[in-house]
Amino acid sequence: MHSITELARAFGLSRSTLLYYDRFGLLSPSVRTRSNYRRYSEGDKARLATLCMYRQAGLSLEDIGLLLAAEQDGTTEVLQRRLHSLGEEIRELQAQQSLLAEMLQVKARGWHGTSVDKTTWVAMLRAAGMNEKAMDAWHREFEQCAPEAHHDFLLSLGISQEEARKIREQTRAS
Amino acid sequence: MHSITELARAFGLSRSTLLYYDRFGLLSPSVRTRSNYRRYSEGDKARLATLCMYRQAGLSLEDIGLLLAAEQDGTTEVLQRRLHSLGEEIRELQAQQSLLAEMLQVKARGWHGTSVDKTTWVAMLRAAGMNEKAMDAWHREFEQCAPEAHHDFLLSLGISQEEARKIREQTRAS
DNA sequence: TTGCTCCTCACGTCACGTGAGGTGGC
DNA sequence: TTGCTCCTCACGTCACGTGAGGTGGC
Repeated sequence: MHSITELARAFGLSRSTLLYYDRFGLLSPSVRTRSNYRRYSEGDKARLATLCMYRQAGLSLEDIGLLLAAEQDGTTEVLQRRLHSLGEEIRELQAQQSLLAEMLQVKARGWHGTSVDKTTWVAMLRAAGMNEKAMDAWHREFEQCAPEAHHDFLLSLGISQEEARKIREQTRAS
Repeated sequence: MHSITELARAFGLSRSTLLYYDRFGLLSPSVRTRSNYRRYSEGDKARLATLCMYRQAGLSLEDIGLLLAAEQDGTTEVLQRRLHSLGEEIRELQAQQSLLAEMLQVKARGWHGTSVDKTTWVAMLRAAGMNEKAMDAWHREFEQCAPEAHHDFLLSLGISQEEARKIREQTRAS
C-alpha cells in the first residue's frame, strides 16, 4: 500500500496529477483510510505503469481511459489513430522549421542573396501551411511597409525588373 | 476600412480570434465607429499578415507581441529559440512514433516473434523518454498481470531461460 | 419591422499547477 | 505541541470557441 506522494515520486509525477487521475476515474486508489487518505495497492501501481506508458505515446487521457477499460478489444484502432495523427503533427512542425529557417536566412542576408528561386519559395510557404489569402496579404504588407525591400526580394527570386514592377502594381491594386 | 468579420474571412480566421488579439493588444483596430464597431485599416491588415506568418511558425502570442513591438531589434533570438524548441518537439514526437509502432507490432505478434533484442528494446523505450522508474514499474506490472507473457517477452529479447527466471525474481522482490 | 452584423460578458476546453484553509498521524 | 502529510475546493494556464443577451444599420 502506497500513499499518494509515494506513488507520485515513484513514477516521477506530481501529487496533483494523481489527484486529477482520481477525479476522472482513470486511477482511483482501491482503499481509503478512516481519515480519508488515499491508499494505492500494487494493482493500482500496475495500472499507473500502463497509464504512463500510454502517456509516453502522447495519447489523450480520454483515449487512455478507453484503452484501460477495453483491455485487449479494439485497442489497435486507438493506437493506429494516434500513429497517424503523429505523422501529421511531425510534418506540421517540420514545415514550421523550414519557414523559420528561411525567415532567419532572409534576415541574415537582408534580401541580397539569390540562394532561393520563386518556385522554391512559394512551395516552401505552401508547405508551411500558408494559404493564398495569407500569401497575398503578406505581399501587400511588404509592398506597403518597405516597397524597395519588396522589389529587391522579387529580384532575389530570379524575377526580371519589368515583371517585378507588374507584380507590385497588381499587389497594390488588389 | 474593414469590419471584423471581413478581415477574419480574408485571413481564414474566426471573429473570436480577432476579438482575442484585440483584447491582448496584439491587433487593435485603429478606428471605432460611433456605435463602437471595430474598423480595421490597411495598416492593421498588414500587421495581421505579419502576425499570421509568425503563427505559422508556431510562435506563442507572447513572443509575437515582442516581435511586433521590437520590429527589427533582437528578433533573431526569439526566432532561434523557437527553432531549437521545434527540434526538441519533433524528436519527442518521433520517440512517440517508435513507441507506438512497437506497441502495435507487439500486439500483432503476441510476444512470439524475435525481431527485437534487449538492447534495442531498452534503447527504444529510453528514446521514447521512459525513465528507469517507469520501466521497472512496467516490468513489475507485466510480471504480476501476466507472468507467462512476461517470461515469453524476456525470451523474445534473446535472454536465456535461466536469466529470465532471475530477472523475474528480482522484479517481484523490488 | 425584419434580418443581419456587431457588441460585451462569461464560461468551457486540456492536463494539470498552485495556493487557501483545514485536518490527521507520529 | 511541532512538523509533516494529507484532504477538498477553487482558480489559473493557452489560444481561442461558444453561447447569452442586447444593440446598431439598411
